[in-house]
Amino acid sequence: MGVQQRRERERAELREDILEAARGLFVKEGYENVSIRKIADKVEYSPGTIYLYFKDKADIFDTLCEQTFAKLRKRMQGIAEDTGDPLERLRRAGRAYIDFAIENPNEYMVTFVAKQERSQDEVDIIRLQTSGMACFDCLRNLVRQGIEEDRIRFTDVEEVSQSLWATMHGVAVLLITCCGFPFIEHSRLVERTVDIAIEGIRKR
Amino acid sequence: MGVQQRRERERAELREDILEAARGLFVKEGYENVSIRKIADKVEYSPGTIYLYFKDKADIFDTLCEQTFAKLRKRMQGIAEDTGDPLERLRRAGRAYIDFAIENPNEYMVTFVAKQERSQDEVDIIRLQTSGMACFDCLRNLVRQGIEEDRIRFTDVEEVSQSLWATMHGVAVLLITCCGFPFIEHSRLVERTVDIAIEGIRKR
DNA sequence: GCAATAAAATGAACAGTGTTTAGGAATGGG
DNA sequence: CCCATTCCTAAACACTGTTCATTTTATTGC
Repeated sequence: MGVQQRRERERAELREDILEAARGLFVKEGYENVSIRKIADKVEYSPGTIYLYFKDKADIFDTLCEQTFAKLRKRMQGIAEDTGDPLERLRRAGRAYIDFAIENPNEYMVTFVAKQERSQDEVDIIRLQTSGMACFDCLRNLVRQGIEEDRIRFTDVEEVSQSLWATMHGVAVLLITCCGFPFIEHSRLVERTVDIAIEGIRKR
Repeated sequence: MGVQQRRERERAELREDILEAARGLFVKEGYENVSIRKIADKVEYSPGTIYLYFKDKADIFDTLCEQTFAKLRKRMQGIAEDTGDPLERLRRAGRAYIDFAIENPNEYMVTFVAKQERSQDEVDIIRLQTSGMACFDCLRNLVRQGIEEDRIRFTDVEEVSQSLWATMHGVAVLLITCCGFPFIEHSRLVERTVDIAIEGIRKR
C-alpha cells in the first residue's frame, strides 16, 4: 500500500519542478516580468495547477528566498566559526555578503528591500525575518569576537554590526539596482568599500 | 493672437497636474501599484489622454525622478561649495544625504531603488544619468578637495566617491525599508556609519 | 473486470494592467 | 459659416494574477 507515499513523492517532485522553473525565470527576467502562465508553460501544466501547490506568486518567491537564505547563512557561518584575525574574517564576511547579493539579485532585493504591499502578508514577512536573523547573528558574532579581542575601537556590538550591515547592503543594492550608473569595476568597488569600513572600525 | 500661447500654457498646466497626481500616487502606493487609469481618474481625464502628454508610464516616472534629483542637488551643492575641512564637510554631506532620504523616503526609494522594476529603456537611463550625475558631482568635488588637501589616504576620486555613496545609500535604504528590524536609534546608526566611513578614508 | 470514489488537472472566466487607435466634440482662422 | 486643427474619449487588444466548475485520471471496493 505504498500508493499514498508515491502520491506524496510525486507531489513533492512537481512542487520542486515548479520551484526550479520559477527560479530560472526569476533570475533571468526579474520578479515582475515572470507570470504564473510562464512558469506553468515551463513545467507543462496549466496555470491553475500552480495554485494547487503554492498559495500565490509571492509564496513561490518566498520559498525560493528561504532556500537562498539557507545558502547565505551557510556561507556566513563558515566564516563566523572560522579562526584567525577577526578583522580579516569581517573583511571576508563583507565580501561574501555582497557576492551573495550580486549572485542572487532578485531574491536579495525582494527579501531585504521588502517592498510594496507584500507587508500585508505578515506571516510571510515573519517567516523570512526569522531565517534572515540567523544570518545577521553570524555578523554579530564576528563583531563580538573583534571587540573581545580588542581589535575594534568601539564597544557596542549592535552599533558596529548594524553599521557594517548597512554599508554592505548599500553596495549590494546600488550595484543591483543602479545599472545605468557608470560604476568602476564592481570587485574594486566592493573591495574598497569593505576596506574603508574595516579600517574605520579598527583599533590602533 | 494669444491663442497659441494660452493653448501651450494650458497644455503645460495639465502636464503638471498629471505629474502632481502621479507623484502622490507613486509615493503612496509604489510604482507597480499605480496604474495609468488611477492617474487619469485623479486628474479627471481618460487614460488615453495621458499618452498625449507622456510617452508611457516610465516617462512620467522619469520626469518625477528628475525633479527629485534637482531637490537633492540643491542641498548637496550648498555643502560642496562651502569652505572648511573637507572631511568635516564630507561628514555633513553624508548626514545631509541620509537625512534627505529619510525625510523623503518614498521619493528616495522611487528614484533610487524602485526603478529596478522597469525594464530598462536606454534613452531614459541616459536622461536620468545626467540629472543624477549632477548630484553625484557634488560628492565627487568634496572628495577631490579632500584628496588635493592630502586628507584622504586614497588617490582615486571615483573609487572613494562611489564607496561613500554606497555606504550612505545603504543606511538610507535599510532605515526606510527594513522597518521590522530592531534597529538602534536611527540618528546613532547614521552618526556611527558616517563616522566609520570618514575615519576609514582619513589619512594619518 | 467494473462501478464508485477520490484526487488532480484543466480551461474558461473575472478583474485588473499598459497601450493603441478610430472617431467624436470643441475651437479658431479664413 | 465652414473647414481644419487640436483635444479628448471610449473601445479594443494583449497581457497579468487568481478562482472555480468541470473534466480527466487514477485508485479502490466489490
